[in-house]
Amino acid sequence: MPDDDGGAPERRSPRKRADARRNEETLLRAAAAAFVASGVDAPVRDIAAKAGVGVGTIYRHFPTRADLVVAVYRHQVEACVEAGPALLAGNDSPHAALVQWVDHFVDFLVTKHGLAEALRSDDATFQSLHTYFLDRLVPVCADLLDAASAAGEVRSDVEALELMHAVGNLCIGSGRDSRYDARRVVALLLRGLRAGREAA
Amino acid sequence: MPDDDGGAPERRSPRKRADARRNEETLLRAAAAAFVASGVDAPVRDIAAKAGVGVGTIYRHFPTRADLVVAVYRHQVEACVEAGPALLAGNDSPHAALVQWVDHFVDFLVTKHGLAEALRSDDATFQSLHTYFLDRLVPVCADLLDAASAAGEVRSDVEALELMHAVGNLCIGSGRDSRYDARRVVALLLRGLRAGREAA
DNA sequence: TTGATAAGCGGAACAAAGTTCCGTATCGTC
DNA sequence: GACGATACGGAACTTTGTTCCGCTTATCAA
Repeated sequence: MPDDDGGAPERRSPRKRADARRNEETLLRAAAAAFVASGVDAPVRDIAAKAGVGVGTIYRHFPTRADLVVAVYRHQVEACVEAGPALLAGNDSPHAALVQWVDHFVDFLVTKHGLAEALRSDDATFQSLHTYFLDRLVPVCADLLDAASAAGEVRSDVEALELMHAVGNLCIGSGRDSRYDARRVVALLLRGLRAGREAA
Repeated sequence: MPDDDGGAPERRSPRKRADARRNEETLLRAAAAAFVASGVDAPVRDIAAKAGVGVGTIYRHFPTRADLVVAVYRHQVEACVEAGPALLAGNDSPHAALVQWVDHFVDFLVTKHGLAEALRSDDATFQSLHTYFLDRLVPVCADLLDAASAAGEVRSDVEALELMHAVGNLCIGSGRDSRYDARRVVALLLRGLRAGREAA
């Protein structure tokens, strides 16, 4: 997780060289652009070329592709994390808060070409991406789910992890086929989550 | 779609050479084994080696990976196609038939390492795999869905194509993480499909 | 049985992408 | 300005997919 510059210069002198910090910035911008243009699988060479650096420089700053992807999307993921408690506080119904939060997450995912796919890939390259998303988002989702469950609004036999996986999966391929809309099927899933007396 | 041998020798003589038919058989077996061992992404070289043929022979018989995958799983997909009408006939409730049919499909998908992923991949290599599955299964699903809808058992605003996409997506990653069970979330989705007077 | 010929085969060769490594250039400091 | 540490660039190597063509072999007619 690259992070070290700007702010208060820490004791000792582990501060990165100026050119390194500059390159990291440049790379982040180039990667973001490449991700929009070609998805999160954009070839390393392309990103390097766009940033005007050698491929070695990418690997030095972001050892795995997941590191780069996380760095690019960190802000938005964190925004999602913060949205959870806010929605819970701003809604009378925890279920409504959950629905809105999930919508927010889906909006984020479907607009990031290839990200949902990467999240579910079993490629080792993306393992830590997967881990990061789950580490940050599952606890938030669990809070929402617990609240809704406590209010008797949703079934209590579904775990946050499972729900997040399901929602992430449903986002795959959204945008490639206009007849498939992730938002619609996610809504269906959440509807199935509603507490119901009716058996299976 | 390789298919031409055995049975009645057709007029003219477009019958394949014996060694070619033999190789096709061998390849199919080798591929099936490789798919089980390493998923449907098993390297072409590995499959060729396992079958004791050159890579050229694979490409001659199965020009794209999708052709090979379809050939390996055709029987099971067709079984799924035939199960549709049978279930509809054998159940009083079309909704129950739909649920059983989807379960059947999910069982098939989750036991084929990497197949669900391949189905959703936007890789051009798998385009025709995607097409084959949809061509065969969507009509069956549509019949079940229509019947259930006509019986007032499910919402009428969901298309078969969308449902199949969703179910396929939900199968991704099942088996990699014991905390995620495709069957469970698919059941949730189908529950959300139930006709309901409750809004939202 | 034996050629002739078309069908089929093998695998070298090429291409695309990821990843590593090290000689060289640059930064920051004394 | 010199020097050590840091960072850079990109050639080289790896893996996997894909193509191509000279060689082999099955088939068939004579």
